[in-house]
Formats: sequence, structure tokens, C-alpha cells
Amino acid sequence: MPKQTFFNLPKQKRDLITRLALEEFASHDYHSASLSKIVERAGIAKGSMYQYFGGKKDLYLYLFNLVGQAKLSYITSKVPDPESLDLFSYLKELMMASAGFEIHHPLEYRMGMRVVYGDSPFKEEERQQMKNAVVDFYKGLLIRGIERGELDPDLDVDAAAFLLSAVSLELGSFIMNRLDLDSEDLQSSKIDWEALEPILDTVIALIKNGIARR
Amino acid sequence: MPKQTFFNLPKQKRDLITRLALEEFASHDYHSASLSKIVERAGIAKGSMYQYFGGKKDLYLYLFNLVGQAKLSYITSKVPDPESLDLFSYLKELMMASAGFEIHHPLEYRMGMRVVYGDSPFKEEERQQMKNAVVDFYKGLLIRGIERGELDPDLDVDAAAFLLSAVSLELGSFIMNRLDLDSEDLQSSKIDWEALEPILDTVIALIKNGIARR
Amino acid sequence: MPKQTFFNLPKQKRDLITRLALEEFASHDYHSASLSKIVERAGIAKGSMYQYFGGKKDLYLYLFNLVGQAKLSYITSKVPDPESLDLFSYLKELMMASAGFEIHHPLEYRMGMRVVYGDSPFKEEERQQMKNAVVDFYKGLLIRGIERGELDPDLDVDAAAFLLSAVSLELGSFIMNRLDLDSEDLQSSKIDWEALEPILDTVIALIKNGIARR
Amino acid sequence: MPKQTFFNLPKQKRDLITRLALEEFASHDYHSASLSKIVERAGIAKGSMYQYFGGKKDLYLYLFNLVGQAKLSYITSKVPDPESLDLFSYLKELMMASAGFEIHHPLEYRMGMRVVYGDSPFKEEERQQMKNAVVDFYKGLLIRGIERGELDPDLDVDAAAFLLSAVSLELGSFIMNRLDLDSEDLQSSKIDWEALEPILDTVIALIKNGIARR
DNA sequence: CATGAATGAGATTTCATTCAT
DNA sequence: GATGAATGAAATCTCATTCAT
Repeated sequence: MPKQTFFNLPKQKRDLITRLALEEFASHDYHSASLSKIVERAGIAKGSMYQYFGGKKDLYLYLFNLVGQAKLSYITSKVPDPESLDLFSYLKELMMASAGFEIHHPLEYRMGMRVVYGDSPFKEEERQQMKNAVVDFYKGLLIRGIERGELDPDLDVDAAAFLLSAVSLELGSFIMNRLDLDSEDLQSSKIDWEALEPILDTVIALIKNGIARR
Repeated sequence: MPKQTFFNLPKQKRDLITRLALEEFASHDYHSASLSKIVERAGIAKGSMYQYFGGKKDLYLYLFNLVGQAKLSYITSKVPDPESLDLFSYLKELMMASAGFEIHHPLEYRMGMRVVYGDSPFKEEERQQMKNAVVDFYKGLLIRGIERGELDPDLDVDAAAFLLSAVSLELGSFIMNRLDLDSEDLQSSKIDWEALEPILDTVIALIKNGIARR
Repeated sequence: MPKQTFFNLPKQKRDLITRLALEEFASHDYHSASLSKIVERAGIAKGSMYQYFGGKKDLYLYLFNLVGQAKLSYITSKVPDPESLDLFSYLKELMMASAGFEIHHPLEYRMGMRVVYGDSPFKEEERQQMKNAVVDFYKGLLIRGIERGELDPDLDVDAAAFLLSAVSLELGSFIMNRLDLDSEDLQSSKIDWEALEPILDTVIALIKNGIARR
Repeated sequence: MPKQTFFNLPKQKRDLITRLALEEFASHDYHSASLSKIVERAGIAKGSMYQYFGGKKDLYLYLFNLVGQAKLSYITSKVPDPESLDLFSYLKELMMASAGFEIHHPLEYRMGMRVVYGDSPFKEEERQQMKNAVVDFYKGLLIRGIERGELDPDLDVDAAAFLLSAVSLELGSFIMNRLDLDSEDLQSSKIDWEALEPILDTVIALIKNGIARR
């Protein structure tokens, strides 16, 4: 919840501040991230940041929400209507979109990871809620899958949702490994988008059928 | 590599310092963790820490090794000979032991997670190596499984190892959720150890057979 | 290269800081000089110094340049055109001005001596360059003297320049001795300026004719 | 004035400590020189230094005296009886010996320079006394020269002594320049001893006859 | 006599935040 | 609304010195 003054800024300036702040929080811990560095790079006065935001925490929360919205709208725009696909196709689209976000918005991705794993001004409770939100989303998906007869009604939905959430959390790391990329490649976004699909096919197949011999 | 001074301390004091340092590094990123806080809580002089350790980084590396050894010896002591079990039984034992460690050594567990995800004095390269070590371990396991005919020779070993590593990373979080525990419960270790087994059975089954309807 | 912040300060405050810093660096080696002491005496916050300067080294370099400029402008203002005087008269004027600077700017003088002889953030190479600059200046003077027929063409210019540089370095010490002064007298500047001239005459005569019997 | 315990040490150990301490004080300011570093390198306990010496200052004074004695005995051993030589030949021998000391005992030389120019636990008064001791020595020499008819009775003895003292202080620096050496060459003592003589001849001639055209 | 752990002062530096202009 | 100087707490680390064993 930045102050109104922030939204009164010319879009260009607002975006500059947002981007630089995001870069800082993406590459540093909440505690280690430095407002001083941000304002220095942005070429604005330190006091101005306090005209725009209530303080460091306020800025953090703003970016956090921004990242969440960005991810949501990215994925929403890429993934088709869940009703039009069977569960596993939908899962694949979802994960491809998710991977796409990580690749095309590496800053947002890395900030998101820090929210989950690193220091943050959130209480532990709130952190758990975030993780649960993902799990709950997958739970909803699975329940619908059962209702539509795509999944076994006896499926342990909690456990399966956990499996999906664990995979999706680490998926980015796996893809980078598989494509032999590193963070810098992400920045420059020279990703072979079509190379993504077979990787996801493989992962989804494993989730679907397990690793056991048939 | 603490200095000899540290090892000459009476065990009680040494353990106190180790525990307090571990608590600090378990609840804060490397940069945010504060030597000053540690010595304050330990009731020792600031200079004394520098008699014991070369500096912050030295202390961190010491704890890091400690955690690694603790985990290794814990798991080694709990998990039976891999040759005497089929793959999935072994996996279950492994993950139970792993979960047991997380439950009974929550500080060590959280410090370990920070090494993987948070800021650290390690170079990115070294961090990747650690993650890869886990994946490689699972790869070895899977390859043996194939050789023993327990797994399909066509299994994508990399992808499957990634799946296992992702699950094992998040397993602690899932168990805490399932048992409705939080960090404080972990500290007091009032865990129903026998409640663990069915949870693992479920997870292993999912990994084994996937989530699809049969 | 202090920050703009420093130059924006009211002259009074800027001068206070400069003077106190100069006093500290004049009476202590670079390593021993203490920013903490300076800010304490100046009655400003520790952090403020870092608004003004990049750090200890930056402050040191600033003072170093200040001293150099002060000396240059002082001497330039006192010493007449070298073309209008014979070599030894010019030398005398030069050394009188130099002594005058040492007497009237004792802090600057002592800081300068420390740059030459004491610890400093300069590399040894740079220190040599400074010393050489003085020697080179005298070499230039001597060469011109030869060209103008005032000196023997066979004069060993290097050795003579060394002699002049050695004398000029220690001249202040000699004058203080001769006039029975100490550092405190310098501070209060109760110097009999006219007493200076015969001393310099004597020294110049020695340099000119040597100490041997004629 | 070290404590008796120091002199009770086996010579080998005593020399080791002396040498390492000298190295430290030769390359650092009094303030910056570190007892900790010395004992670390010497492999002895910190407390032991306080059994040997009253403290940092005591150690410093001990080394200071040692250096003085070393220089005195070195020069005494090299320079012939002053009665057997004319003044300028004696001066030349003196300065050659002095230069020889600087070259063959660089640590002692550099420590001596620090005593004169750098920070030290001596009061300013004491520092002046040391400088004066050198000047007084040259004064005695000059007075004897006058008495023996080698110098003009009207010579300004004070000024001439100052000249000699200034030259002798900087002589080392000049020689190093002339022979194109640096500190490291000193350490390894690969000095062409015979190259020294003509340099000194030149310098002495300048002192003797001045730089003026005849 | 030797040891070396303990101490606390003091060093440089960074940071979030406030507030007068 | 923008500025940026001022602040002081807090961080890491080094050091000379003491003292119990």
C-alpha cells in the first residue's frame, strides 16, 4: 500500500523505481536489501522514497503483491480454459506457463523464491499461508479431476497436491539444469521455448504414471 | 575450521555457542545473521568469538559442516542396508529418516534449507553443486533400480531424480502440515513418530504409481 | 573527491571538519588516525562523515590535495619570477617561502611530512613519485642554472638536486631549532619573520660554496 | 628494559622474537604494529610477551635501543680512527659506513626512519633530542675540523651540521635512486658495494665545495 | 615460567528513518 | 511534493592487556 504520491508519479519514474527495487529485492535478502542502493541507482532523493512508501516493509509488500499479480496474469493469459482440457494436459499447460514466467520474468521469479525461502518481514504464519495457497489451488484441481472421473476417487488429494506443489516449486531449477542454463541466460532470455515442451511432457508423465515399472 | 581455542572450551560452553549460533543462522540469512546477537545471548565477549573462529564466514562454514555430518550420521543410523530392501521400501526408509531428522533437528534442518535457498557466502557454483549432489544420489539409486529390474529401463532417470529430490526437499513441510504442527512443536519434539509411517506410505505410493486413475 | 554533500555544507562547518581532520592526520599516521575521534571533536554524527566522504581514504586524499594546493599557492604568491633573479637568490626566496609555509601552516606541513615518511594508503611507487617530483623540480632549476652560465656544466645535477631536496625537507626542523621554537610556537605563529632571512642566507651560502676552507 | 625472563631465554628464541618484532615495527607504525601478529608468527603465547616485556612500549624501546647499538657498532667497526684522516675523508668513510648499514641492515634502518618520522610512543621533545644527537655529533666533528685548521673558523657550525645531518638522513634514498634499487633489493642485499664509493665522492665534493661555479 | 582464553574498547562502515527547507 | 543532510544504532573485526591455571 504505497502512498498516493507514488501513483501520482509519471509512469516512467514509477516504473524505474519499481524495477530497481525489484532488482534489489530479487538479489538480496529482505534484511540485506538496501533502500540506499535503490535510491542511489534511481537517482532520486532518499526522502522521496518515504513520500512514496511507508518504509522498507511497505515497499516490500508492494513488490510482493506486484509479483503475485504479474505471475497470475501471465499464467492466466497463457493457460487455456481448464474445462476444455483433460487434467494432465491442463497441468502441462500450467507448468509450461509457470516455467515461461520464470524464464521471462526472472526478477519476479527470484523475488518470489525469496519470499518463500528467505528472510522476510512476514511472520512464519503468513509464509505458511502462502505455501498453502499453492497447495490449495492444486487440491481444487485434483478434486475437480475426481469429479470429472479423471482421477481415482480414493486418491489422497492432500498428498497429491503436495507432490504437485513440490514439483512446481523446483521445476525452474530442473529446467535450467536440463537446458544447461544459468541465471545470466535467464536475464538475456535466450531460451529455446520449444525445447520446453518435451521436458514438461516427461515430468507430467512421471506425475501421472509414477516411476514404477509397469 | 574453527581455531583450536574453540575445541579447548568445556563442552558445555562449546555446545552453548554452537546452539545459539545455529539458532541465529537457522532463523536468519547469512547476511542478516548477527555475531553480535550471538555473543550477547551467549553472554561472552565479542572478541572471544574471534578467538574461536576466524570470523563470520568461518563460523558459518563450521555450522554448515556440522549440519551435514549430523544429517548424514542420523540417516545412516536409521536407514538399513539398501541391498536388503527393494527400491521403494528403501526410498521410504530414507524419507522417513530424512523426515525424522527434520523433526528432531529442526534447527539443523532450517539452516540446511537456508544454505540451499538463502543468501550464503558460497558462490552460486558451489550452491548448485550441493543441490546436484542430492539429485546425483537419487540418480544412482534409480540406476541401480533399473539394473535390478525394479524400474523400467526406459525411465528418464534425470527427470525421476529431480522428482525425488523435489519431493524430499518439501517433504518436511508436507508432514508438518499433515500433522498440523508448526515450528514450535518441532522444537519441543512432541511428534508422534508412528504417525509418520502412513504419510510416507502414501507419498511413496504416489511416486511409484503416479496420480492417474488405473 | 568528497561528495557534493560536503561542499554544500556551510563554510564554517566545512572548515571545522577540514581543520579537525587535518589536525588528526597531522598528528597521526594514516592507520592511527581515527575518524571516530574527528567526528567526536566535531560534534557530528559518525554517519555524517560518510555523507561527506566515501570513507577514510577519501578524506585522506582530499586533505592531501588540499595541502598540496595550499603549499603551491602559498609559495607561488611569495616567490618572484625566477627569470628576474640569479639562481641562488631564487633558491633563497624559494626556501624562505617554503619555511614560511611550514611556519604559518604547521598542520599542513606536518601532514605533508607524514605523506612522505609515514604510513599512507599510497603505494610505495606513488610515494617515490612524490619525492621524485621535488628532486625533478630542483633538477630543472639546476639545468637552467647551467644553461645560464651560473653553474658549472660539469656539475652532477642529480647529486646536487638531491642535496637541495634533502636540505629543503629538513629546513623546517633547522629553523625551529635555530629560533628555539617548538610545535606549539608554530601553532601560535609568533614567529619573527625577519629573523628568517639571515638563517637562509647562511644555508644558501653553504650550499653555494660548501663548507671547505677557501 | 625487557624483564630478566627475556634474557633467560635460549638465544635462538630470543633472536627469533627480536627479529620478528623488528620486522613488524619496521613495516608498521608504532600504533599499527601488532603484538598479536608478532606472537602468532613467533609461535609463542601472547602472555609470554608480557613475561618478557612490560608491554608494547617496552618492546618498542628495547628494539629502538638495539637498532641504535647495532648502527653504532656497525659504523664503529667500519670507520677508521678520525685522527688518522682529514675531515672530508672521514666524512666519506662515515657516510659509506652509514650507507652500508642501511643496505645490510634494512630492517634496522627502516625502524630507525620510523622513529624519526613516524608515530612513536616518544614525546615530541624526545624525538627532537634524537635528531639533535646527530646534529651534535656533526657539530663536534666540525669544531674539531676548525681546531685542526681544516675548516674556516668563521664557519657557521650549526648550519653546517644541519646540512650534514640532512644529507645523511636522505642519503639512503639517494643511493637507492642512483643505483636503481628498491626495498626488495635491499632485503636480498645484492648491492654492488664498489658502486657506492663514487657516489659518496660526488656527494662529499658537493658538501665540500658547494654547487657554485668556481 | 608458559600458556592462551577472556575481555572490552575502539576501529570503519552501512543503513533505515526523520525532518527542516 | 521533493530534497538530502543528519542521525545513531548496529554490524564485523582487531588489539593490547590481564590473569587463572
